[in-house]
Amino acid sequence: MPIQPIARVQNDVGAELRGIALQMFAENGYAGTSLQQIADAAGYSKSSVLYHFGSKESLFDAALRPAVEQLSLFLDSIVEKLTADDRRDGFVTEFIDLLLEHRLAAHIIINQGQTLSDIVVVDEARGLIDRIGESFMVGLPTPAQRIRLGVALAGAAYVMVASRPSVAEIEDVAEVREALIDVVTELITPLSR
Amino acid sequence: MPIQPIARVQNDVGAELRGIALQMFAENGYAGTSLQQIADAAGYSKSSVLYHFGSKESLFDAALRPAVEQLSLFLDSIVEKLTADDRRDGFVTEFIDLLLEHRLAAHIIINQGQTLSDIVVVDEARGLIDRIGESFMVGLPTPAQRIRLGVALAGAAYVMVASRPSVAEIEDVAEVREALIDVVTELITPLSR
DNA sequence: GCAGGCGCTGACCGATCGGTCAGGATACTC
DNA sequence: GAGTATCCTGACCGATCGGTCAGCGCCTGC
Repeated sequence: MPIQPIARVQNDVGAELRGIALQMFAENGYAGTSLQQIADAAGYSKSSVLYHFGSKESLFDAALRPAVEQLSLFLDSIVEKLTADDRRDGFVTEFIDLLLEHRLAAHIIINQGQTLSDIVVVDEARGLIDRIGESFMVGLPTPAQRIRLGVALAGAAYVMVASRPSVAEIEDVAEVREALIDVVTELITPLSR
Repeated sequence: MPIQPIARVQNDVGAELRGIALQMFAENGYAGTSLQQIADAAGYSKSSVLYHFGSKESLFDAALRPAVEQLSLFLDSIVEKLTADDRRDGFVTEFIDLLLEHRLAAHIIINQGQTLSDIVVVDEARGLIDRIGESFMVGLPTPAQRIRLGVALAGAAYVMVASRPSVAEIEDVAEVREALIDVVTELITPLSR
């Protein structure tokens, strides 16, 4: 067995707790999920959970962090490409794939976002989402156009998220993915300058 | 002053509590809103709230009941008209107006629905929504078509609901209303038989 | 005057919340 | 073997949760 330099098991437990917590937060909400429930589901004691993550909010932050990180990268790529190119085709695919990859995190931020506005990671995520919206909104002066964009993005996000999070897999991910890309592209395309 | 036959003040207090509770449930979530907070906001004691509504869930039920009632009527009108007429134009307007009238209730059901699936009134509402979806879905065999419908309805609902519920009024309700009707109609029309 | 119902309240209940703390168990270093 | 750091735990804390209950003041009917 190869050498494990430092902190092997710790990362495993941390990742395990993050995953379980993410799923339970998505299913029952942040306020509706207690540390005791998370600990029971993971097979640890509540104290042990608080040993790895100093507080409930810290665990919540750690669970959502990867999604927010990637959302930030997505925002950067948008800004970069929108200045060099006036077409928006590629962004739709990236957006849908981002949602697909972080379904649970998206579910939490979308459904509990404004309830948890005092939590740091949620505020960050909502700020990023706002900036993404603004990036797309550039050149869309009329409310009608903005609402069209809103329906496209929010509709796609909500459709993906609406299925109960306990049902892990959508019937046919590839099919859903393509259908979403199609309809969102159709809604967004006429908005190009 | 005209005669008030029975229970005048009681209805006022009940309606007042329902309204305050509806707003607070929408803002902070069901689990995130305590009876004490509702009582404080209404200027009563927690005991008094529990006097009018026997339990927290009972108050929640009473707050959401009117919206669910009207949603049920909407479902009936859909079924009735869809069998007599093959056009879907009028339903979009009715749907948007229903959302506009019960914004807070829609916000709660949409954002906290699957979290509160064990509460009666929420289950009722979600059942109605499912049946409305099925009514529209008739004749839409492919997942692509269903997703298109889902994006339209969910997108419209979420856009209307996405603004923080504390911000009571949208900038221009009429404008938003027309824009939503337009885009939803556009998405739904090609789905007609 | 008085009996009784109604609206409302504070005191109180057990349960659960997030979080602290001292210490047990294991394993690695010297 | 002694010392030490890591992982984990049960006991415990104050606060808050939803809910119960006896009793308050007040109005009404008799």
